Amino acid sequence: MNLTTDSIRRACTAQAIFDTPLGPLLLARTQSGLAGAWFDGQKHHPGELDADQGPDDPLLQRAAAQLRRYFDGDAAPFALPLDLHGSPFQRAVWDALLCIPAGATRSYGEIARAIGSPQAVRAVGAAVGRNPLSVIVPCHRVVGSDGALTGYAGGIERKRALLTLEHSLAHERKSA
Amino acid sequence: MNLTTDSIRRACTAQAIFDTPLGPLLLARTQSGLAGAWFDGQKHHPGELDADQGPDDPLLQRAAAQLRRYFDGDAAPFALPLDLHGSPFQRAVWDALLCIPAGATRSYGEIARAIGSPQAVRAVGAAVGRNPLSVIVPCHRVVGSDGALTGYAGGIERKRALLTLEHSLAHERKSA
DNA sequence: TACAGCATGTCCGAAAACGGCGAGCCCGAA
DNA sequence: TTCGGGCTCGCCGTTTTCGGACATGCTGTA
Repeated sequence: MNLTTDSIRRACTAQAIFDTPLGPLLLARTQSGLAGAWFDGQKHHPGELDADQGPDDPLLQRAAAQLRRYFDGDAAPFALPLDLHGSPFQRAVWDALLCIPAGATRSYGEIARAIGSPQAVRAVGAAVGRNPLSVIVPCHRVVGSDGALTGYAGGIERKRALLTLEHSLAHERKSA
Repeated sequence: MNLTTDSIRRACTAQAIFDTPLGPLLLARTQSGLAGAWFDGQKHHPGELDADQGPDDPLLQRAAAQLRRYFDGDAAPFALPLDLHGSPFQRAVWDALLCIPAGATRSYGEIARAIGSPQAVRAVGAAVGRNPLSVIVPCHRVVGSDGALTGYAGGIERKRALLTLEHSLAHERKSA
């Protein structure tokens, strides 16, 4: 078990399951904000969380609403208080991910340059893989320099599905 | 993009467009000499060149003058400093082309023998096709062993036209 | 503190594919 | 028989493609 999920599990105050077209998504919050979103069976899934509160939590409900909109085809970025647990390097990477608009992609190298560590390409890969907030922090928008999908903690198929969804959105907006 | 055109594009210092009866010809020079002459839409056309200077360049003007004379029916060989960018093999082929007088033709096999690689017939074909100096390095004077025109980067029609022009010149001189 | 493991990217060499051919062979038509 | 057309195959430099070998920074574990 890694530090991130462990730390979230300890600090987590409420949890809920949100059903997506790609399967159930486990949502978790702390006092400060949304902290986790994992697909069933995804890498680094925290397993059981022992949170006191359930789906009635207001923040989780807001998150659910925005996720619903997203999967219904709304390209607007998520607007939620996030509580990202991770090393300074990881947070730098995750912050960079938040700047990638829906419909666009970046390569691992581009992210590395963006955070000022142009050589740390593989480290970026590792950090992207540890993203605790699937979908919301768009780690699925990072691909190989040649466009290959390379990997996704929730399974390549989900990554492909998300990118297809977003691509068609961007396309619609353009042709409109 | 192949090495030749790429290298010319980088080294090119001046360019101009010369109008021929067969369409516009893009001329390019480097510090050392004339380096490129391409018909519109011809294979391996370099596209945009970023040369500082334009048609006022003295060498380009000399080239234009000699081209004008050529298309007016003067069979005299071109006398210009050339800067041929290419592999040793390609340069050997192109040098051989320069030895073919106007009104005459050679087969690909003859060129191969002339440069001492009697077997490298197809390689000669490839090299001839990469000639960067249309008209001036007379790649149009190379035909199949049976006299067929086989191919021309600027389009077979232009090849036929050039050969017809040169043939009538030689004929005039003979009958005179 | 040391070390192995990665959702990478780049470079280099080997191998294969690709031509603006031509010689040799086979086959059918005069 | 002779001639010509069409097909096959070997030829060789160049380009493209592919695969393996590195360099590389951060993190989790021992």
